[in-house]
Amino acid sequence: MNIQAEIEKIKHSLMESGYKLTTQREIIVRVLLENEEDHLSAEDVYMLVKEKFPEIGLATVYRTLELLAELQIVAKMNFGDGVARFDLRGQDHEHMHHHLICHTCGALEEIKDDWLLELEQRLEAEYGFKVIDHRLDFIGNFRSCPNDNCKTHKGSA
Amino acid sequence: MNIQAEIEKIKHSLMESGYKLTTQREIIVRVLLENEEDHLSAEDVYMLVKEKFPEIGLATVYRTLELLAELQIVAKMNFGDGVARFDLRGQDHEHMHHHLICHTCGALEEIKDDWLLELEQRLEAEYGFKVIDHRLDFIGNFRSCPNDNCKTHKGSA
DNA sequence: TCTCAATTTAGAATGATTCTAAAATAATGG
DNA sequence: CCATTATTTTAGAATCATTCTAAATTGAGA
Repeated sequence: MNIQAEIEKIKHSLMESGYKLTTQREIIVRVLLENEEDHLSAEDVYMLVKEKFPEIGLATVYRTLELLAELQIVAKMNFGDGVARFDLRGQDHEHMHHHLICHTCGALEEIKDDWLLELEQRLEAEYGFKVIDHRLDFIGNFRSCPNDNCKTHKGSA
Repeated sequence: MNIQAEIEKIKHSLMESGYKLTTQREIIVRVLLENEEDHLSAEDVYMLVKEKFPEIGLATVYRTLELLAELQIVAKMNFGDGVARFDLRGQDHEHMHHHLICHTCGALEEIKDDWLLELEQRLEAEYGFKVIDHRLDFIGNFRSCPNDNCKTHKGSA
């Protein structure tokens, strides 16, 4: 599915809830679509948007990301480094990724399976809890960390 | 296992890594032990410690919690409300709790099972990733939310 | 065009966390 | 016991992400 079509869909979601797709919002969404693989912080988004639209204010980026998170168009997440990160939730990977975080250097790898459907059913049955979203992160060490600068194996070599 | 014995054990962990159990650190650890069930923020810990030892500084609380997290005596976690929270990791519930977070009001419930052992074995085999810790939070709605002020069901009644 | 509501802007304010420099404390060696 | 040195703590300043504020801008409809 191409970017234009995605933007159209997001526009509809916004309209449905009584919001407009302003120029600023559209550019922010476009940046998110063009960087679907990353986990951008608000600051990251701000920088990328500024390249296309230098007049944008940081507050607008924050407000827009917050709005998109509320409408569940993006997922807001936290990896413990004090910065919120945002991810588009296309139907492809909606509700479907977990993270491996390197304990030494913080490198992040994403896993595209959803391993939790069964657990979520159990939660609903046993705990009366209806899951909207989840967050599953593993902290540990890669046998070979994707970050070249990671010192995990330097000391013990 | 009683508090005194736990403190003794933590003292040994500190010593092993070349740190001392100072008065301040001991009181912080004691507060954590006495509130094992909660997820205290640094500010919470600070308040509780101040009751017993009013001279303590906030920076010391932060530094000590950071240190304890590094030594894996406490787990540092994030529920997306902008505050880091800290939990003692006694062997009873080490590596073994997940969270249910109310989407409406943020109320938190803890689940004491560990549902992920199997997945962690799979990660090591398939991804070459050795898990040290994990974080599993579900965001959603309780059929009946433990927080009386939660408005989940107010609107739709 | 005029009006109203929604949105954006710059910059100030907030709140959590970290840093800094000086003081206190503890451990070591003479 | 005293001097030396390393560790830790303290108060308060600094930083960084995020949110708020008040004024300006925009756009849709009358």
